[in-house]
Amino acid sequence: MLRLSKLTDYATVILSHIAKESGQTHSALCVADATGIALPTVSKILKILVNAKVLVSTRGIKGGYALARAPENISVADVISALEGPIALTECSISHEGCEQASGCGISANWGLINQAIQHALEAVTLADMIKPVNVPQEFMIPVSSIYRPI
Amino acid sequence: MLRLSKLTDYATVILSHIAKESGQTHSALCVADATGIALPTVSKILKILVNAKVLVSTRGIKGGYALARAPENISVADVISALEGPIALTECSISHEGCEQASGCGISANWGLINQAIQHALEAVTLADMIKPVNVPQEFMIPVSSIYRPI
DNA sequence: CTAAATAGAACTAAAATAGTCCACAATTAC
DNA sequence: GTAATTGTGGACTATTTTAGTTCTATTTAG
Repeated sequence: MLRLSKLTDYATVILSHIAKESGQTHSALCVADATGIALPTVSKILKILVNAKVLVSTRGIKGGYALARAPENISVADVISALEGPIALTECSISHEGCEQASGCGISANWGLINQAIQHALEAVTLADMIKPVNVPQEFMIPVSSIYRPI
Repeated sequence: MLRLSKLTDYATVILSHIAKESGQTHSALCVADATGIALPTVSKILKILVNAKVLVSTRGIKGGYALARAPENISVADVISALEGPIALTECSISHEGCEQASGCGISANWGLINQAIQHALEAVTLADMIKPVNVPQEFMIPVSSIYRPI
């Protein structure tokens, strides 16, 4: 399947938990308890999310983690790219080196466009959406034509 | 990155090559030569694509592989799901067993919707599009609202 | 100073992926 | 009918990626 790593999956669960009480700071231990994910794993993910500026942390005895901005401003794309790097389906969308297929590499440009379509889809969904019960803006349209033009 | 396996990447290259001369049958060897991908790998991918009914094969001395239908009717989604199984970003979109996160799994329904949006995006692009130089129908719109409703 | 918390890096183990190989089946040419 | 060519299916191995753990520093409240 078009797979997201388990860590990314956990990250969305963790962020959802934090987003539900956006004001507070949450310690790694407290998040681990609430989500049922093992503490070292939670800790690792939280660190990554801080580096990606999705979370902010405070050290010290009353420290913990909190969202870096409002849930409406954190997209699923932000979370995915924090954990998995740039959103691109194929290697050659990122770097072209060594891609010397004898024929047929007008393809890469097309992949680029597909990637952009998907990226826009993922940017359109925010943490705020994720914590809402399923229920959606009527006009959640992705105008692919606007991005589907030569790079 | 939101990654597609290398085999899937190869598959699009291989299919593009075959699509460029849709009438003929192509032997595995001939495809390997044309694409620069190692023969055993090409062979493996071709077999998978036959099982997925994207290609048809004929055996014997004049045998080889050909598209099962017109390039316009083979979508990128077909190719991806042939090689990677159902298009879903997270485990729990496919099966729910064992997903007992203490809190916060109203998330899975939302993932389901995101998956569908992406699937539709990938279904909208065909092999025929891939072999064209970048150049696109003006109204390649994905009306996500039509699918973004409770399952 | 001490306790509780994050930061960062290194390491190990497990799982998925890529790639190869082989014995078999089908078809065609001669 | 036999041999040559091509696909079929499965098993296997090596490599790479991912997941998960552990350890040592650093920060800060009390």
